[in-house]
This record gives sequence, structure tokens and C-alpha cells, in this order.
Amino acid sequence: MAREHAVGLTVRDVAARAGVSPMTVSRTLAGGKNVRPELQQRVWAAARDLGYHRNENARSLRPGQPSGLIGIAITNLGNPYYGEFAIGVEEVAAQHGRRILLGNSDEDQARERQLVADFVGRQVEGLIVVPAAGAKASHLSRAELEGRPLVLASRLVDDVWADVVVLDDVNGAYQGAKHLIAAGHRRIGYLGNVASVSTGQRRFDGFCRAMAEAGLAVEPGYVARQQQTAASASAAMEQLLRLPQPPTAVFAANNRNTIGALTAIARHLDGGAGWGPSVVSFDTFDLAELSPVPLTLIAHDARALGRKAAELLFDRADKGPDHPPVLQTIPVSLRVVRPEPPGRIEGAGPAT
Amino acid sequence: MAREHAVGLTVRDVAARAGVSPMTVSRTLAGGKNVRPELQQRVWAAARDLGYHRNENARSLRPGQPSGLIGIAITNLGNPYYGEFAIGVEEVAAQHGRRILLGNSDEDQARERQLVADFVGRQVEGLIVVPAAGAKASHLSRAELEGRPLVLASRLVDDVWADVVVLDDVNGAYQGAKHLIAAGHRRIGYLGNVASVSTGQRRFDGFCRAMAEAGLAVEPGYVARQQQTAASASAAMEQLLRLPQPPTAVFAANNRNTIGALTAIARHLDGGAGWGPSVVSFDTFDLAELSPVPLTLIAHDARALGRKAAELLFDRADKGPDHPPVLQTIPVSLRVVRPEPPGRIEGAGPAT
DNA sequence: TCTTGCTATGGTAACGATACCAAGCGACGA
DNA sequence: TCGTCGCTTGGTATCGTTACCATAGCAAGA
Repeated sequence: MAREHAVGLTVRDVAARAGVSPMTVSRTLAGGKNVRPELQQRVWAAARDLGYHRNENARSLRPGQPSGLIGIAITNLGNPYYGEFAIGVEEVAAQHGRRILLGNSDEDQARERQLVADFVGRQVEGLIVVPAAGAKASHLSRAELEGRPLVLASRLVDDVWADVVVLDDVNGAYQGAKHLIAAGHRRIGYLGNVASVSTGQRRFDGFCRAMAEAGLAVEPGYVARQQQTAASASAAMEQLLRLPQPPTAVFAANNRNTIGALTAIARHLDGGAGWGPSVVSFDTFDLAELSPVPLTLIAHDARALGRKAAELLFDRADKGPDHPPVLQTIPVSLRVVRPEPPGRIEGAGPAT
Repeated sequence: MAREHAVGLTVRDVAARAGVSPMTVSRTLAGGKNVRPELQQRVWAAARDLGYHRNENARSLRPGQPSGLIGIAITNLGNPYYGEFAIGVEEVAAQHGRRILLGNSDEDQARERQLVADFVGRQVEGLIVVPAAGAKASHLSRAELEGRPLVLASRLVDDVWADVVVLDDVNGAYQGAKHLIAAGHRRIGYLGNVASVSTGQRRFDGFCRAMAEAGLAVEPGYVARQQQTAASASAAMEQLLRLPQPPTAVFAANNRNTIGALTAIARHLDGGAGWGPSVVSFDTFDLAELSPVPLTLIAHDARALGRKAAELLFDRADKGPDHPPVLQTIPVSLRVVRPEPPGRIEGAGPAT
């Protein structure tokens, strides 16, 4: 009797239609080793006619059978940076015949923990996690993951036994700050994300190092490190612009902060101010060319970061769990989008 | 005997530790109905101590048990528009206790087909697909999906039995074009994506309707409809700018085309041209405020689109497969970012 | 001719969780 | 006192697939 819905076709149905046993169907679909070509054709035809799809869940139930799934927990999928990152992971995963289970933690530790637990329950072969702000090691322990390989991406977490891939945050920020200092800037503002995210701390460290080397003080009034959105970054930038002695340049530690800063600066200029601070931005973003002020990017390849994270995961699966963890750094490079006009700083700034 | 790795804990292990039967464990974890509170505590303690996670794949093997998975196929995850879309889906799915299986088709039909087949094999409860350019109905048929509900998002496909949620493309483009015409523009360029994507066709239709109503011809020399990336859009815009009579305004049919257009216009202005065409953009994007030329956005909420797609999916699961398909439209709205200065068109354009 | 070795095929059991049925137990009304 | 009901607990079978073993057939070699 024909089924009402096509739901629930099994090897048995295909076997019946092809006039063979379920085992022959299984073998054929697994590659056809030790099956007569004629039978293989009958099986393929039957499978096609019925619209049969192997049940991957049942398949992975057998011990030793991989599930073909990789879990990714991301903090904010709306940030194109993480979208690109996810593409990079997906690219490599697809090459290895794996699918992506995706979860958005929204910078919430509880949600992240829940995601990880669920991924484990779904038998993922490995996890790639961009840890949420303040994430603890406890829900990323080897025991919690039942021995599954874990890669931390973009951000570090203390005391977690895992491979890690991060950007060259410290050096990138150092180079970016040095770039501003070399151009003659002395009053440099800093817009960044919270210190509970490792990028927030590392980039600030690099910035401070460059300032210290130049004998410049990092003045608290010029530093704002709480902005996680472009809107709050814009507000922070406006505060800096309203200071009696506003900074002649700002270092924005990620794309959300840069976008907020540039938005505020554009409003400032539209409001009649003839002058706006130079910007160095960690992260690239669309339409950087439209910047109304001198702009330099600390550029990197988010997709490469995702690819590398996936590669570390598959490497780990090959090497076994007992090799020491790997820390991989993705290089960054300075890209001047709009150069500093000569003599800009001395003459053009407001009330020095 | 102790296990080498923690991999493969089962109800049996928990049952043994708690001194009860596997059934009692199962019942407890399923909510604890008809289990003595004392035993429940023992079971929970044992599960926690061992770090047990229920095997969701084995669970969904039993007939009638849902897998808890929703499959999403997207054409380009690097486009923040689709990132936001995915967040919207994930939000609603998480509310319903479902996880997301994500695949990137990269506008490739073969990859899309493969993704869909795999999703079915993994027993997803439903699929949300942004169909790739030129996607055919055949691999989205009810039979192919084994009766699983399908929602098409953002783009239409002919002859597919599915619920659909799209933006108000035609009307949005119509309003955008009318806006330019009302401002006095007569020579209006069009930058869009290919007609094999329904948005490419629908937005062009709306544009043409506004032009026709105003008695204006859509001149082929002003129309470029093959750009899928910002880079190619930038090249197309440069061609328009090099025409003896360049358009005084351009309609860009999506964010990639707008970004390309603005980049080309910025280069043009930096090159010394005192004048650049006005822009209307379908889709919003970061840093629109930096536009050097008059800019109006046809704005909409990609996250809302994702949410609605997921809601349609769950509605369909409730209503059953026999209700007629639903077509839902997400409204768009005009947002003037940089208004048209008065008298700009007559005086300022090059060689009329 | 009989053995050995190979390929092709099928039956059976098992993966982990749970629906179903059976059974034990105390409480309560007849 | 006995039967019945409800609650609790456990044994068993099953979901779809495939590893393993068994078997049948055939060819080559002793």
C-alpha cells in the first residue's frame, strides 16, 4: 500500500522495490563494494523513484559512526565579521563532508552553555566557539564536551584545554597606534569593547604599549571601553568631540566602534565643524572609502579565521586528544584608506 | 570498568549509578511524571556527576519524535542582510526549542540541491530556503522534501508549493523611483541583480512602472542588471559616469550595488568632479550617513523577515500540509538620509 | 575430485532512547 | 477480607542503519 506521506522511507522500502535485501541497498549506497553492477543499478533506480534519503541520524547511532556535524557558537551573527567567519568554517566543513549546526549566543554565557550542551547531545564531531563576554572554562571542559575537540576562535579563555585561533590583536593595535603617533598625533582617543572579551583587552594592551614607547600618557578621559554596539560607540565619540581639547585622532578597536565613531564625526562635520579627528580602525568594513577624515584600517581576513578554525578542528581529530593545544595567530596588516594630509595636526585642530 | 573517554555515556550508565532502571532515568529527564521525587534527585545527581547528555539523534529515531532541527539554506552568509535574516530565524527557532542547521549555497543550484537533500536526511522538521539564482522547483518538491514544510524567503520560485515571505519589492522600488522623479530627475540609471533572482525582476518591474507613469523611457544604456558583487557594481557605475550624458541619479536595487555605486561615486568626486548623481538604495547598510551625494534608502528589517519565515514554518506545522500556501509581504519604507538640495539637477549636472 | 579462496548476498544483532505492557504496592470502599 | 484503582517501577520491543557472521556459488589449484 502506498504511504500517505512520503515521510519515513527506509532501506526496507527501497530493498522491496529493487527486489533485494536491505543489506544490498546499504552496501550500494555506501559505495557499492561487493555488489553486482546490475543490482546496484536496480537499487539506485528504486531509491530515486521513491525519493529515498538515508536517515543520517540513525546512521550515526551506530558506534564509531561520525555524525557529520560541527557545532558553531557565535556571539553575534549580525556582525558581518562573524558572517564571514561562519562562511570560512562552512567552506572547510563542506570540503570534509560535514554540516554546520549554528547557534547565536548573543554574548550571553547562559545561552552559550545551553548551545554547547545541545551540540554535545546532537553528537557533533567538534565545536567551534567564539566565547561570549566573560565566558568561563567550566562549560567548555573536556568532560563537559565528552572528549570532543574544541576550537576557540577570535577570543581567548583562560584555563580551557583547546586549540585557539586569534587575530594578531596586540601587534595590530600596536602598529595602528604607532601609525597615528608617527603622523604626529599626541592626543589620541580610544574606543573599544569590554575588557572581559580577550580582544578588548589585547587590543588595548597593544595600544598602550605604543603610547608608552612614545612617552605618551593614556589619559582616562580619552578612553571609552564599554561599547558593544555602533550606537553606543557613536555616543562615546560625541563625548570625546565635546571635550575642551578633543583628541586629534581616535583608535577604534573594532568595526562597531569605528562605524559609530565615523557616524558621529560625520554629524560633527555636517554641523559646521571644519575639522574632525583621524581614525584608525581594527577590522575592515564596507564603504571605508567614504570616510570624511584620514582613515587607516587594521585589516584581516575573517573568512581565513573561520577556515583556520575548521582546519585546527580536523587536525585535532587526526592527531588525537593528547597532543598539546595549538595557538594559531592570523596576521593583520595596516591599510591606509585616506592618508593624513601634511601639516594637518598642528594647524587644523581646535583650540590647542 | 571505567571508560577511557567520556564518549558514549548512556541512560544505562546513569541508571546504574543512580541504582534505578533506564526507564526511570528516561522518565525523570523527560519531566519526572510518575517518578518518586527521591529517585528523581538521585537520577539528576548521577546525570550531573557523570556529565551525561541525552543522545538527541537516538531520541529522534523513534517514529513521531521530532528531531528539533530546522534547515536553512542561504545564498551568501557574508552579506550582513542574510546574517540578520539568520538571526531572526534562530531567535524564533530557539523560542520553540529548535536548532539551526545552516548551509551556504553560494548562489549555486547544485549546492542548494545537495543541502536540501542532506537536511532531509538529517530529519529536519522544516526548511527555510533563500533560493539560489535560477533555482528550479524540482528539488523543492513536496516529494523530495518527504512532506516537510518549506518556507521560501526573500525570493520567489515558480510552481513550488510552499509558504513564502518576501519584501514588498515592487512597491518599494516603485516608491524609490517615484522619489527620484519627484525630485526632478529625468535621466535615471539602474543598477541591479540578475533577473533570474525574483528580487532582481520584481524591483526592476517597480522601477519601470514609476518611470512609465512619469512618461520616462527606461534607456538600455542606463541599465545594468548583472552585478552580484560590490566590485562589479562599482565597475558598472563607473561606466555610467563616463557616459557623455551620465544619469543625474541612480537606483541601486540592493546593498551590494549601492556600496559599489557609492564607492565609484566617491572616487569620481575625489578625482575632481564637483558633482555626483543622487542615489536611491534598496536595502540599508552601515555608514549610509557618509554618503557624499543625496541618498534615500528603501529600508526594511531583515531580522523581521527571518522571524516571519520561522513563524510561517511553525504555523504550517500546526495547520498541516493541506491548507493553501501563504504569501506574506514584509513592508518597506523610504528613509531620506541626505536630502536633495533645491535646484541641484538643472544647474549642477554636467553637459545637458 | 576435493580443497581452498574469493565474491556476492542475506540474516541477525546492536547502537540509545522510550512507548507500551506487566507487575508490584499501598489505599480504599464494599 | 477481598477486589479494584492509581501510582510507581521495570522488562521488552522498536525506530533505521550497518558490522558481523553465515552461506552459497564459482574458479583455480593440488
